[in-house]
Amino acid sequence: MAMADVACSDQAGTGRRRFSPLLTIEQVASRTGLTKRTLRYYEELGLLRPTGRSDGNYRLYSEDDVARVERIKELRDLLGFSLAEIRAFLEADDEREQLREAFRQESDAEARLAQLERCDALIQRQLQLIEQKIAGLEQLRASLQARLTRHAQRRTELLQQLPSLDQ
Amino acid sequence: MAMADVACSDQAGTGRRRFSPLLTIEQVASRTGLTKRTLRYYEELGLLRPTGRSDGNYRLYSEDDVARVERIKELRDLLGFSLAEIRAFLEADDEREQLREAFRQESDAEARLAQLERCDALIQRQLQLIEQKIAGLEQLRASLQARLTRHAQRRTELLQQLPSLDQ
DNA sequence: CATAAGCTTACCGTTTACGTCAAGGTTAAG
DNA sequence: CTTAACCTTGACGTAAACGGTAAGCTTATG
Repeated sequence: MAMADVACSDQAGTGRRRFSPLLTIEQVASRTGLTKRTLRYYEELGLLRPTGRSDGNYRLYSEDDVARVERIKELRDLLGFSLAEIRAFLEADDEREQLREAFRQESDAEARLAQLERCDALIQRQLQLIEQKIAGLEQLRASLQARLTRHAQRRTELLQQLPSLDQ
Repeated sequence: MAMADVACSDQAGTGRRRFSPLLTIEQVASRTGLTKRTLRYYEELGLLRPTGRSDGNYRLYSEDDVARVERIKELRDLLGFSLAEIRAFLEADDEREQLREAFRQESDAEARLAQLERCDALIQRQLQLIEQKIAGLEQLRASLQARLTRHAQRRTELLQQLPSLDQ
């Protein structure tokens, strides 16, 4: 066995984690359910950039990184996005993050408003995509549910036709 | 130019189409937006079986076939299903169709009820898949909308800080 | 009936999204 | 300090989902 704990290992249960202990690729893999290969691949595509590296050049992931991985999984599995699309989606996120940063440094109220506008525009684009998907799915669901209710109707008709149901 | 109209071409606009004119692969391709290659590929995978063939062994598609193609597109684009998953999904549809057929021929009310049960079970499985996807998407949407409302709040704060807005 | 436009099967090429070694450096434990 | 267990970067392999091309048959028109 090797590689016990990489950074400041917080005794389990103390609840305090001022700066969370960075994770190895193996740990991230087991927590996210992805393989190590996949994590490296996502990095290669620019979807993910682990927070740091160890002295020996090992990848080190923060909790934020893990959250990003989860986000990627969501986009991939829920939306069926290609990794290229996810990349674009996440880049919008990143730009929002940069805007947030600029926002905090900006003192001029008008400038801050403009930044909010830009940020909202990015969010709206993402929302549109999602709502489109939802609408399609709801339509599909409706058609299936309609079938179920038709069957329910049929069923009551048939039950009335049945002579009796003793036993 | 060649291949004008394959079957009984209905004068446009009469509205009557007792049995619709079968379509060539080219026509199906242009109507569905898929390529001919893709249509053949889907057939190869067992997703699609054109209603018939011409004397010269040309594929002939019915309107039902076109509807099936649209269904496949929906499942692929909306649900992000793999073609293998779509195949399973459609097989459930097909089994339902067979059950419908059996249902019409069955006279015993009890037997018909049992068939309805089986059919409903198939539908429920499909519904579960869809609702799972919808739930995930709605959560994603909610988080984005929350951001928008936070921004709206911020915006009103900033507007109050602005001294004036003449011009 | 010749001929161009369309269709057929068959086969090879490509992109995406990884899996799978291979060769070699790193780290914790004995 | 050796060694087993991880890690690193290549490099090659592969399944899915088509794209493209070739060789040959079909069909509507001049």
